[in-house]
Amino acid sequence: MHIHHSLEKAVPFLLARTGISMGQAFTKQLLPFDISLIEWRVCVTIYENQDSTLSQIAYTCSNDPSTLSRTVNGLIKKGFIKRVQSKVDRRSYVLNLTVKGKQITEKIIPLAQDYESQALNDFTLAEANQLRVLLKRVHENMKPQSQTL
Amino acid sequence: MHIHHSLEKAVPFLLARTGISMGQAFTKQLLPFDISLIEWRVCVTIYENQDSTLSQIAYTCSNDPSTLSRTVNGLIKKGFIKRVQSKVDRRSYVLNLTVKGKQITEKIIPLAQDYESQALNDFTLAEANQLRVLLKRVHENMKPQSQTL
DNA sequence: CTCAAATACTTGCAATTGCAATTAAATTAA
DNA sequence: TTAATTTAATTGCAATTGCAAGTATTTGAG
Repeated sequence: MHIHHSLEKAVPFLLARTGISMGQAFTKQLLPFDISLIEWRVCVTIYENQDSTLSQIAYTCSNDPSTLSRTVNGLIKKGFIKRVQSKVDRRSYVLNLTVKGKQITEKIIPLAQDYESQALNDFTLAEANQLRVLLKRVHENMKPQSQTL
Repeated sequence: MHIHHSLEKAVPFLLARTGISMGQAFTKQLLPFDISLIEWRVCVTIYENQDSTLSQIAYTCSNDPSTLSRTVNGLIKKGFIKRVQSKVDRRSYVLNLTVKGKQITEKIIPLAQDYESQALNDFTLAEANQLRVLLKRVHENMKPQSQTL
């Protein structure tokens, strides 16, 4: 006999697979721009938070710092972002978009918005906002286990 | 100047990072069981859907078939699942848990449930269900772009 | 029936990943 | 002030990943 459990009700599972399929679909949209999904996330994070440091981005995106370190190096090589040692804390580097990086970010933002509309196709505005709030609350609840800024 | 956009409201972003942090946290809980996150997902999928084939699991979990092919091979080597060629379609193999695989799955299910409660810590039952429904709807909306069973 | 197209799965290979260890700087305690 | 601890970032390395190509089987069109 089976003990009671239902995958289709398991939030971690639902979340993971939805995240995966969204990521895969958006990755395809990014193809013509020669920018990967994680690179895009880093760019848009910096776009909205000037002078971000690596660890701040790692926290915002829930990614491993080592992964992001390599991503940032790649973006610098591509000429999308620039890195300057922080005056406040010389262990960190302050990151910002270059003109080129800002241009490409602003080019992709509308795509990302279209893409979200598509994902939330049949959602009312209230439902969409509810989803955002609930996701943020789940993420908050995860904090003690994951990184604490 | 900046064009209008807010990461903190972008559902694909919120979803991705929440999925990542949940995955990372649960991966740690799985450590003592010598089973990876994806292996766990495959086991519980088969637990709830006997005679699953690889492509069905790929669809359910939104994972790449090539990844799952390797995962399944690993689970067979570990003695958690068994594979029998389908009589209906000899390209496919019917997958089921072994006794050992069923035992470990049933051992982990309560952990997964505890873990979910923690993620939904301050949620009312209604809110939790709402989240489930909304996530499923997003996943549905992604279908045309991703795999179609 | 026959042959082209689609599907299920696997495998090679290159790229990405994440853990652990390292370096360097800042913070804290003594 | 000094020494121990914590934090920021990077790098080596092994494991995982996903795309593309390949094989086997089934489906569907003519």
